Amino acid sequence: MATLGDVAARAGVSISAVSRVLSGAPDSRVSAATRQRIVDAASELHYRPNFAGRALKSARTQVVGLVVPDITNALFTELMHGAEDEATEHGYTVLLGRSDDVRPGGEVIARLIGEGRVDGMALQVGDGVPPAGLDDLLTTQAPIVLVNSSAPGHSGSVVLDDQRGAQIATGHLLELGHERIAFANGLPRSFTAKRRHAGYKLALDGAGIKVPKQYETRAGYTVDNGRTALRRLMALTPRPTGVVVANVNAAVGLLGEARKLGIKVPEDLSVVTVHDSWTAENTWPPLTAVQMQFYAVGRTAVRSVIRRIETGETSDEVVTDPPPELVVRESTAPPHPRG
Amino acid sequence: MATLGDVAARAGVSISAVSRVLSGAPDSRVSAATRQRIVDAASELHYRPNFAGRALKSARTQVVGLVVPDITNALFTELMHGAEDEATEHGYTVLLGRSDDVRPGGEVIARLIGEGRVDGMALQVGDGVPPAGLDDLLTTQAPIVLVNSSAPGHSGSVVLDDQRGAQIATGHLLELGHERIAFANGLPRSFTAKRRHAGYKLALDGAGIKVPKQYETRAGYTVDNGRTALRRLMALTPRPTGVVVANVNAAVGLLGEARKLGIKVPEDLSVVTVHDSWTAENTWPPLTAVQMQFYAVGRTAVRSVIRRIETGETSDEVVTDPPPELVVRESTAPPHPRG
DNA sequence: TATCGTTGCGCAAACGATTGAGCAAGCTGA
DNA sequence: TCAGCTTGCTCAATCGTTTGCGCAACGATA
Repeated sequence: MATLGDVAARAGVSISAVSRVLSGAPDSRVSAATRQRIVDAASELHYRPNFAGRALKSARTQVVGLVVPDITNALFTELMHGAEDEATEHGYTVLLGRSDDVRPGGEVIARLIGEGRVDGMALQVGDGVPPAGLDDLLTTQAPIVLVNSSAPGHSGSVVLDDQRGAQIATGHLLELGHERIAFANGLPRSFTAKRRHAGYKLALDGAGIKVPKQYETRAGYTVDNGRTALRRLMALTPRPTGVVVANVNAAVGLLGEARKLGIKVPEDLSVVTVHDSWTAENTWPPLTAVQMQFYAVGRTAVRSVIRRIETGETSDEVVTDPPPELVVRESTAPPHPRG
Repeated sequence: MATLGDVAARAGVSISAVSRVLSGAPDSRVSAATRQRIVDAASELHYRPNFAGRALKSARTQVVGLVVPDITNALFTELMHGAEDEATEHGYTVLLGRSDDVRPGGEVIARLIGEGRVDGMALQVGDGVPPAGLDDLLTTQAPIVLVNSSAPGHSGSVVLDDQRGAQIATGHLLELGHERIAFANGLPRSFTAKRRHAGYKLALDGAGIKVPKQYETRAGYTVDNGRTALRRLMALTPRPTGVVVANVNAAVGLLGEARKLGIKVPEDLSVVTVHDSWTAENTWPPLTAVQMQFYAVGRTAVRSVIRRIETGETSDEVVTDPPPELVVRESTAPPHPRG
């Protein structure tokens, strides 16, 4: 590839003149004619600034890392889009990682930051709980913003309004007339599970409804976890007439298990899930869901990382605008009037 | 972060000695004692080689770009895992991109290569057809390997054994006794669609079966395309008793539309899909599928890119080992004996 | 006419790592 | 005893950019 030197030679000027013109320095003090020759030469040679040279000199890569638990999870598509849009607007690039890689103890993250491959990171770890090995990293001055997760002593985070989401989902079942409302939640240690639990509780308390403790399962967020949750709930007496599932993947599994057990949705059991995605539209019946604002979270997270990089400021934010929105499909109905 | 200079100072040696020891040069000619002092100093200072410095000097980043049409598509998880495993074994890192970004004309790819952010790329474009703007890039000497796609005049590609996959799927329906077998294929211009068509045709011809031309739809690979395909097929007389769907997402849509139209699967219509993924297990009924070897494709593609980078050799490969494998679930059955 | 401020550039020193060449000390063999 | 080899390091150039400083040339001012 052409270098600054090549362009300089072709335009008959010095390297510094070329650098100043092409990097758009404001006080470049170059005559219009020279400027034009430089620009022409650069485009004739298809000049592109070398990433390594620039990064080495400026100690900035203009790259932010984004690590999510599972990039193939439809939930994170929007998050990534939001992150990329925000990054692009600020002249940054997003480097995508999977947090599978993170498990062993943040080694990959330490590398990305330590080797100077990224200027900062937005990090969403599985189940919202950073693995132990990440502690020292998070307490460093490294510009890391946690997404939908938290760590003791770490400042810098962006989270969904989980509580409100779960509250809306629960409220939907209440409005339909359900009283025996179960909650298929994530693992007890999960940060988001705690917040969603609070929303569920708040809605029930607001309606003056009490349910048995066993109505809340904490099996986790995977498809299989959803199957487990349904089996546990259906073993109870009386059975719940409706269930709020804290995650769409678990809801898909729960729905599959219901069919296997011969439980009709929504006639025997109403199902509403927190999170919407294309999979929710394509189950049978299509899932009623509370759409969470992943796009906004992605944008906010990257904005926060960049602010941290450039000004050093940190912040902890809850994305409440736009608010979570209920999408009614066919998996919910009034409770069956059998007694 | 600590630099080589810092480590050198602490160990009381020169920068070059440190570099040679830490980068594991074979003929470093350093005494055991000095070597130990250097290693200790490096670990005490948490030294990590600066990415930019190394890349600048060596003109190598040890990064390969991997661009796929839709990173949230479950089909590509395995591909990415394969790519990352292979890369890691060779001391490379994978930089993930979406080819949404590619559409405007390969601008992102040109940047990644031109700015020296990656040493080479594995590129799978949507529908297997590289957009026009990519042409000049592909005809350059740039180490780009196409995945499940092809471009005129470009050498360097790795593809699935699409033909065999479609042939196996069709063969499964034939063995069940179906004769009126339809094929819901991808868009006509799609590279993979052509190959899958060939497999379908081969199986039918082998069994000496002829079907109307309309039995093959070419709506595309999305969920909605699957819905469209089913509507078209069910408008035909006589209706097919079985359908091979060329893509799992389309199969999910097709299944949803069948339910909407009151068509029972597998009683009225057997459905088998090429590609397996977690979504195929969680539809109702669970989808019979031909599992394609995406993991192997990922590995092979990255191996090919690295070989291209390091030796300049190019190759065009079809991944046939392990072969595509039929996973029988509940969406296929013998044709209904109604005459 | 000497002085000064501005305009329009070029020079050269970094940034951190790699690597060929060089050089002193110690050992070997004749 | 000394040439010649090996061992164990150091020196310094280099990759492509950025950027503070310097320095001519020129017009304006005193």
